[in-house]
Amino acid sequence: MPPIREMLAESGITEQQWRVLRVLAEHGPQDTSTIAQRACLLLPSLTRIAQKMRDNGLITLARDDTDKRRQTIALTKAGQRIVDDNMDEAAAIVNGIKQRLGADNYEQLLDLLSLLEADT
Amino acid sequence: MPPIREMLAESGITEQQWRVLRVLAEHGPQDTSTIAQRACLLLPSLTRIAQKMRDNGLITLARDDTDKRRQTIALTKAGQRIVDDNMDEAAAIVNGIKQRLGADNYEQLLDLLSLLEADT
DNA sequence: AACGTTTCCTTAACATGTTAACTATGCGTA
DNA sequence: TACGCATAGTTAACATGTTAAGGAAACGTT
Repeated sequence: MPPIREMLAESGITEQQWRVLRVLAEHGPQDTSTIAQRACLLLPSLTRIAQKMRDNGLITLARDDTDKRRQTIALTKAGQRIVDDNMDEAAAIVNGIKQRLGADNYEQLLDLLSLLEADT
Repeated sequence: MPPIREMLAESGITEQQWRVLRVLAEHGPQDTSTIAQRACLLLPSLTRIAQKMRDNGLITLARDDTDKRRQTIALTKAGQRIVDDNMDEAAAIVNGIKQRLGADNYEQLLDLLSLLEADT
C-alpha cells in the first residue's frame, strides 16, 4: 500500500507497526500472540517490531502476573496519538480503493481472500 | 504458499527464485527489468537474487551488446532441471487450491486482484 | 562534440519474512 | 514431588521488501 506507507512515513512508522497500533487501539492491551494473529505477523517479526516500538515509546511491554510466559503489550499516549493522527486519512485511502473497485467487487474480494486463507 | 515452499526447499531455492526460473523457462532469456516485472520483484531484490542464482549455477548473466546498460539473464541446464523437476507438482498444488475454492471463485479472485493492482 | 536528461542496473541501509533452535514457564500425571 | 510435555516468547541466520543514492550507458538537443 504505497499511499498508506507514504502517510505513515511522516509519523516515522511502518505498515506493520501501524497494524500493531491499530490492533491495540481497537482491542486494548493484549499478549504478543494475540496481536500477531490480529495484525497478520509472525511471532519472530513481532518480537523485533515490539522491541523497536517500545524503544520508540509507542508501546509498553509487561510480563503477565498470572502466566509469566506471557507478555502483555499496551499503547502509550504517544502510540495512541499516532493512531488518532492517521486514522481518518487511512480510512479515506481505503475508501478510495473501495470506490475505484466498486463496493460489490470490494466486498467480494474480501470474501474470496478470507476463503482462500481458511486453510481447511 | 507453504506447500510450494516446502516443495522448493528440496531443491534448495525460494519462492522468489522459483518465479525467476519459471519466467525464464516460459519467455526465454530476458533483461533484468523484464524479469522483475514478470516475477513481481523489485529491481534491488532481483539484483541480489540473480547474483545468488548465478553463484549457485542456476542462471547466467551477460551484458547486452547493443545496450551495455542491460543485463541479459538466461537459464542454465541446472536451472532448467529444477523447473522440470518441480513444474508438475507446482501445477498440482495450484490445482488443489482451485478445486478447494471452486473454479468460479478462483477465476473471480484472479480478476479482482488484477483489477486491484491496475493502478488507474 | 558537449551538455543535460533519461534509462538500466547496482549498492547501501534498514525493516520484515521465514524457519529452526532455544529458554522459561505452566500443566498434567505417575 | 518429579517427570514429561505443551505453550509463549525469544534469538539467530539467512532471504527478501523497500527506499534512497549512485554509476554507467544511451539519447536528444544545441
